[in-house]
Formats: sequence, structure tokens, C-alpha cells
Amino acid sequence: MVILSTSPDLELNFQQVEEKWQKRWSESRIFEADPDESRPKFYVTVAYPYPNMPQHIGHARTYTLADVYARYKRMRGYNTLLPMAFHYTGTPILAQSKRIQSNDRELIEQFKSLGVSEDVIKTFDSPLNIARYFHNDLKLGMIEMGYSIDWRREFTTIDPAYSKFIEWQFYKLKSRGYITKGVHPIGWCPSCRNPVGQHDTKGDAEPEVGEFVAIKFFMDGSYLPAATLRPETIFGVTNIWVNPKSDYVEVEAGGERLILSKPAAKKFDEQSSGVKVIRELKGSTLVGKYAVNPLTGDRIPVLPADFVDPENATGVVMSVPAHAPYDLLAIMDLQNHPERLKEYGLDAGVVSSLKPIPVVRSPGLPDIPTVDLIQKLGVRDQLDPKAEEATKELYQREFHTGEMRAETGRYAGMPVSEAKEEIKNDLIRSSKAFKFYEIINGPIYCRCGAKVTVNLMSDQWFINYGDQNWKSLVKDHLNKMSILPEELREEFENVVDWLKEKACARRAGLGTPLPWDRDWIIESLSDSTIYMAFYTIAKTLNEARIDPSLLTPEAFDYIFLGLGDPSSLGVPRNLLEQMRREFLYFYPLDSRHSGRDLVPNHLTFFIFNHVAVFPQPLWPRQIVVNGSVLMEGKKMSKSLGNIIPLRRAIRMYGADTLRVSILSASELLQDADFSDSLARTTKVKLQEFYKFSLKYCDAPPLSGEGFDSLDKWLLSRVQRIIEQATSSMENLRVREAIHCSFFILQQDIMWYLRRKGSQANDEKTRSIVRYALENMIKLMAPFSPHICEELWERFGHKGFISVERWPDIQYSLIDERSELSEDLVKGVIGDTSEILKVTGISPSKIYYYTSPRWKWEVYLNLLGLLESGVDPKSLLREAMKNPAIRSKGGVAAKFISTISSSIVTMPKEQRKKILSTGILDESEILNKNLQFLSEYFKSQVEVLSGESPRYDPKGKAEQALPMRPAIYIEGS
RNA sequence: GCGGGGGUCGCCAAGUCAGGUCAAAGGCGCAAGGCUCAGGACCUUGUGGCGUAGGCCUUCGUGGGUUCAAAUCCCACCCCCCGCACCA
Repeated sequence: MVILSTSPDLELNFQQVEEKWQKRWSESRIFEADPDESRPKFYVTVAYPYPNMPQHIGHARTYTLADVYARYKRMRGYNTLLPMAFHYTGTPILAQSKRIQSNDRELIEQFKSLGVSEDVIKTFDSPLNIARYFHNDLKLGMIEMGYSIDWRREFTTIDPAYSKFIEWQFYKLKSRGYITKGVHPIGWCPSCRNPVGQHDTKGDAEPEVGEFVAIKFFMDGSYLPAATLRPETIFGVTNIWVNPKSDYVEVEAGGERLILSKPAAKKFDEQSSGVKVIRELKGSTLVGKYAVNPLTGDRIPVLPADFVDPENATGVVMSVPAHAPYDLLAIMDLQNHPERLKEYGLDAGVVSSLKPIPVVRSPGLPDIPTVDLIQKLGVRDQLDPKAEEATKELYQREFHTGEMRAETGRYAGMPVSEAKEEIKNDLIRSSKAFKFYEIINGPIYCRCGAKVTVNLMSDQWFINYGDQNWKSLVKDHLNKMSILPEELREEFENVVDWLKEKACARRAGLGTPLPWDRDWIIESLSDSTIYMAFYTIAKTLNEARIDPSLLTPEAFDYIFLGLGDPSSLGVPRNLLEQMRREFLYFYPLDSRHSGRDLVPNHLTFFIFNHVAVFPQPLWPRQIVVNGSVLMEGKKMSKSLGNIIPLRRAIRMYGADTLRVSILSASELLQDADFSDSLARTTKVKLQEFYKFSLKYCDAPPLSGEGFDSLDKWLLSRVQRIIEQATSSMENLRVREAIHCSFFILQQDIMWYLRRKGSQANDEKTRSIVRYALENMIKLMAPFSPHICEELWERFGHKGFISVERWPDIQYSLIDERSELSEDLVKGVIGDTSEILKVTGISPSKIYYYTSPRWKWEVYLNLLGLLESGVDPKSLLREAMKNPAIRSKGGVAAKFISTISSSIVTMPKEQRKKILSTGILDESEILNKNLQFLSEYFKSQVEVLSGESPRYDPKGKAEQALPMRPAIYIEGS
């Protein structure tokens, strides 16, 4: 774009323009959508935000995309609804307020760096204050970004009416049999007596729960529960390991006595009930005793090993030297240090008689794989870190490729992965073992300082996403849904397959109590699956101030399912009917938007719950998923401190700049790399667009006839761009849409003006540029709505561009001949430049020789043959069947072979265009452009006919091809 | 392991679904020229190699294959990133 000299009224003040239009939008209520049977509707929603942090540029991507889509659909004539709400449900806000109560400097600094004032932070000791503060901040950010939201439908997920709605949903799930109850292990703080999630731990570590099998080895009236991840190796146990230096306790539980490490006893207590400590003992006192393998009945010794960690699992380990490197190493250590045996009064014979017992056979591994592996990796002893590596490697190999050996009875021949489960279940069923849970990525500490353990939540409620019938309904519907981008469909299908029971309630947090068991609060991923339906009635609930206590399950049954009699439900009948109408008008949801992190949970739950609760015609139609935003090439994170709050960014760059930058930075699924320089560049481009456009706001409107070829060319180009932009928008290829609506169209306009030369300021020219610009403003309106509104007004239009009609293609303005003419001129310029570059000549006179008529005829004939499906291989042969061509003989054959490859590789549209246009009078076209070419190359230019040129010193004329005149350049 | 995404000309990144407009868009960087007291900004041009005529040669993770034609389709392999849950 041309930079104009700065003049104040042409300068674009982003902030002023944005505020002006946001105010007008709000006053005129153009984004408030009500049912209107005379118009088709389009309903878009985005995942509502969790208000515990200021919004940043990453959030803005999803919201902007949804808004752009809504704006586009609105311009396409749809009665479009885009609502918004706030998700208060959950525990992180509680954790934050606790941290503020305890004056956590880190969190306070974080809030400060995100622009929260100290006075406000002080109020954050109450969780609701946090939610309300950020709720407001988020909402203002959305308004300042220019989102076309119908705010009458706003709510929070702890509003009483919403809770009633969630209760209704859960009753529905329960009555459909999708709610189950069971036991569930979770990360737990023994000091706070509360479950811990990622936000409750030091360093925000997510506690991972691993499941061990504790196999009970009988010993002196008590059991040693050996914890293992590989119960299938029980056939290869040669001995038991304990740590002689550690403290152990004997406990009584369920009428049995168990001996386990002291820390393990505490954990056992959390996971079991009625655990009573009977006595304490040193590990060393266990050494030398004998225990019995519950499966094989073998009598095996208890031996000392340093690698046994009393903090991990039960502190009792079964030794399988054939398949566990640690075990083999520990035995070797004992064999190499007989003095240690003496220490415990053990006979050397006990250890020397221990022979590895192979249980698993894996292709490519020896019978006793541990021996080789230890040698290969050069593991020194049981305390060598490489032992861990060896263990992992062997486990992987055997788990996936191994099978049980003949000696393992009824498990013989079974793949390890299967045998492991079988044996585990068999042992547990026969009370020879029990599950023991442990934090496997520990130690992890609660923010209170206590070490996180595992607690078994009994009576845990689940939504059973594992239900096969439910899954198949969901899959069927998924097949009918549109998924954008399509690449993600497969992932959705897989997620539906994997999903199992989802714990749907927890003991703490904001949210709705489970209606039939009020000690539990419905957790956030479970109370956010069908709320898009709630928006359709939230307007009425808000405006009519309906008493939430009247919102009984029966009321919702009527509103959403049309069940029951609306005259006897407490809520006035007319309101119920109004809500039902509005729900049926906007549902089903046309497009659901979110980031890709929600694919394996929210978005899939969303389909599941719709399928469970609503009748089939109301199931959602489309899901749109976008990638995240990087900041200067790096992931945004608290630790990198590279999070820019959205509202700060709006002040720095302007809303339209942000909208265009974020959406033009990448296509849907890819991460968009935001950077200061991107935003600056975009800002400058938008300013130039604005200033340039204003030059034409007083140009006459497009009218009448008398267009020359160039005029027709630009008018035609505008149609092509409309076509491309529309198809890009339909598929939400926003980057492509911006690219052609903004950058390509600008290039075309600039080229047009350049080509117009001295006529660039004629009224006719200006009217054509005005036409192109008005279309550009429309095409860009969804992306940069504020600037486009301002321009639209400056161009003298009364209404809002936001509700203006998206441009339709004017097929009558598509002019292939003019497009080809321009292709010819551009091609000639390109070829001439190439020759000048290679030869280094500075030209004094350039001669162009156009193709003789017969070449055009052959050329068109060839194109026609290809178009009719002739194989490129036989092109020459087919062409020669034509008597007119054959009569030309060798000249024609040579010509055909010269152009065949360029003809074959020509894009289909171009081929069709040339065919339908027919022979182009190249001489006429070039002669009309003599002056332009002459000025372009600062040289004389002459066009000569290829039939019989009057001047052709180098015999160039015969090189002429259709659309590529021959060139001869004289100069120095 | 299971599942998904991805490897493109210095960097970032389009193109791959519908093979031919692809030596391959765009941006950054770099180089030359213009502008300027100078720097920045900005504009023009160049940016795989070779070439005094619009051309030729080599290239899209690796190796094969299909085709008149492959970054694009098929097969095998190598490497990188993300998710696997009760957490929004």
C-alpha cells in the first residue's frame, strides 16, 4: 500500500474507533438474537472461561475464531446467536484463595504481574471475590475485543437456576442408567484430609496414582505383602526382600496380620479400614525367616536388600532374579559380600542356592534375560542408577512380546500382558493379594507441606462413559457431525472408544451438589456438557426473574423435552412456552468451538451428554477445534513470564490488530506464533488499509458501461476473490481467507492502479477501486469489524457493516478474456525481465513477435484434446490425426513437442479459460500496452506479427508460442 | 505401550485431502540499490546451483514403488511433539 503523507483526519485512532463502535453495537442491540421463524438461525458457542486468571492472547484465539465465524454467518443472512457465560465450578479458585489467606508471595506476585492491584488481591481471600473479579475482567476483555455476544444470556455456573438445570441433567443421566457408583483411588493430603489436584501441590505437580499388587506371603502367623507391578512373575520368586535398616510394623486388618514398612502402614490405613498397629520391629529381625509363596507353596527365605525403599509401596518386595534386574543384583551383592550374611546369622548356602527361575519367554531374549542385560548395560550393583534403566527396558520387552512359560500351569502360553491381569485377578479373588495404590511420580507435597498419599474414595459417583450402547449412539452421531478440521475426526472416534467411568463428583469446590447425595459436588467437566441449551432459556430466566425454586425437573422436562403439562408447573405457562419455543428455535447447536486440549474430555463428553439427554434431532451439528498460541515461538507459561493479559495487549495494539494477527498467523490446528513484530506489522497494514481506503470514500459509485480491459480485469478479480474467501470461510480456513481478502486483493488493486498510469485518478478508475474496496471492507468485516464499520460509515453508508450482506459473486463481472490479457502482459514482463537479468543488457528496443494463427489453432486443438481426456502420452499422435495439423508436417510436430509439457501441466481452470476464450489477439493486446511496457523497461517497444515480421534479425519470431510471444532485445 | 499430530529451499511457515499453475506463497533474516547528515523506518530487486535469451540441473525426513507427471498417491523405515482422565 502507498503511504500517504500524514494528515490528522486520516490517522486511525484504534482505541477511539473501537470504543465508538462497541458503544453503537451495544446501543443498537444488533447482536441480540431472538427467535424469528422467517429467518434461518445459526447458533455458535465457545467453551466458557474459568475466571481465575486474566484472559490472555491464547484464550483470545478460540473466542475470536468463534466470533469471526458468527459474524460471517450473520452477514450470510443467518439469525446468529453467540452467547457467553462463566464457569465458576471447580477447585482451583478455592486453592488460590487459600494461598492468598496464607499470604503466598508467589501467587501474589503472579497476580501483580498480570496487572491485578494490591487492593484487589487482598479481597482474594474469598474464592467468590476471585471469580467475580476475573469474571468482570474477562467480560470487559471480550467486549473490548468486539465480540458479537448476546449478553442478555449471561450466567455463572453457580447461579441457582443453573444448579437446578444441572440437577435435572443428572437425574436424566441417572434415569438412563448412566450413573454408577464405586471405589476410586485419588491423590490425597493426609494433613488437610482432602483430595489434591495439580493446583493443590507444590510446583503444580499432578499426582499420578499407580496400582501395585500386594501379594501375601505367609510367615509365622502373619503375612508379608510384597508389592509388585508384575504379579505374573510370582512363579519365579526365589526369596523376599526387606530393608534391614528400616522400621516395620505388624498390623491387624480384616482379621489378618500383616507386616509392612512403617510408612506403608499409614498408607494402608488410608486405603483400608480398621488397621490396627500391633507392634513395631526392625527390618533386620525379619531377615533369615522363611515365607510361603501363596501360589506355588514354595518356602523361601527373607533376605536383606538396600534397594528396598520403605517409602515406596509396602516396603516388602518379592525377588524374581530371572526377570527383575534389581533382584539379581541384590543376590549377587550378597554372594559377593558373605560378611553381610554373617551379620544376620545367615548361612552362605542359603544365598548360593538361589537360582533364577524363568517364567517368561520372549523372542530374542535368553532364558534368564537379566544376566545378559546387566552385562550389556554394565550395571555395577543394586544401587547403580542403571538398574532402573535395565528394569524399564526388560519390562517393556516382556510385557509386549513375552509369553508365559510351560511351568506356569494354566497361564502357560498366555501373553504377558494378559497373564498379568489374569493372575492379578485370580490372586485378589482368592484373597492371596490386594491392590495397593501409590503415588508413582512422587514424592509430591501438598501446599500445606504434607506428603501426598493415595486415598480410596468409596462411594465415588461416576458417569459411565464406558457404556457400550451409549458409545455406539455417540459414534453413529459423530459420523454425521462436521468436525473441523477433519483430521481430528479419528481422534474423536478413538476417544469415544477409550472412555471409561468418569468420576463426576468430588468433596470440595464450587458447583452444584449431587441432588441425591448432597455431600458430593458435581465436578466441572461434568456440569459443562449441555449448557448450550441453557443459553436459549437464560434470557427469559434473567428477564422474567423466575424464582429458581420453581425450576423443577418437571419444568425442564417440559422446556427441553416437551413432556408434561405446562399449565401446572409453577412457572407461568406463557414463559414456559416461550422458553420451549426459543430452545427449539436455536437448537440444535450449529457449531461448538474450543481449543484442542478439550478434545479428549469436554468436547467428547459434550456429544455423549447431548446424545443421552436430548432427542436425536437436537444433537449438535459441528465441532471446531483450534490450536494454541505461542508467544515469540515459546509456549506461554507462568514460569517464562511471557503471558500478556489480553486487555493490556488490546491497549498496545488494538483489538482489530489482535484479531487479524492471531487468526492470520496459522491455520486452524497449528499453533499460532504471536509476537510483538507480528502485531506491529499487522497494525501498520491495517492503518494503511484504512488510510488508503479513505482516499476513495468520495469516489463515485460503480456505474454503467465503458470499462476497458483493465477495468474488467479488476472487476473480475474481485469476483474471484469473493469466491475464494467465501469457500475459505465456510471451512474456517481463516488464514487463507485473510490472505486473499486482504493481501491478494490489495496487490490486485495496486497493480491495477499502476497499470492505469496517468488514468489512475480518473473518476472511472476511482469508482472501480471504490467498488473493490467496498468489497474488501465487507470481506474483512468479520476479522477487523471496528475499522470496517468506520470505513463503511465514511463511505457514506447508513447501516452497520456487521449486518450488511456478505458479497455475492457477480458472475456477469467475471471476464476471462480480460484475465487472459493480463496474464499475457504479466507473462511478457516476466520473460523480458528474465532475459535482461541473464544477459545483463540494458535495452534500447524490445521486439515482441506474436504467434501466427496456425500455432493458436494447434494450441487450442491440443487443449481440447486434453480436455476431452486424451492421455498426455498419445497427445502428439492424436493431434496428428487432424488433417489440418498433419498437413503442416514437421513444423507442427516440432511445435507440439515444444509446448506439450507446458500444456499438459497447465492447471485445469486455465485450460478451460483459454479454450472458452479462443484465439487471443495478442498483437492488439500488446499494442494497447505499448506505453506501459515501454515505461516499465525504459526502452522502445515494438510488437510484430508472427506471421511475417518485417524485422527479425536473429530469427526469433519462430519461437513465438501462444500466450508467450517471442522476444528480441537490442541494447548494450 | 495405546492414540493423535508433525518432519518443506538459513529460520518460521503455506502447499499434501481433489498429482500437473511447484524451484515451491507469505513473513523473518541476509545482500544490493533507492531514500537519509547518519541510523531506524520505508520502497525496489535478489536470496538452491549453473547460465550473455525467457533455459537447464538438483531439492520437500530416508529408501523403494505407481504415473506421461509426485512435496502431493502406495509400501517400509527413521526422527520430533502432544494426550492417556477426575483436572480446568
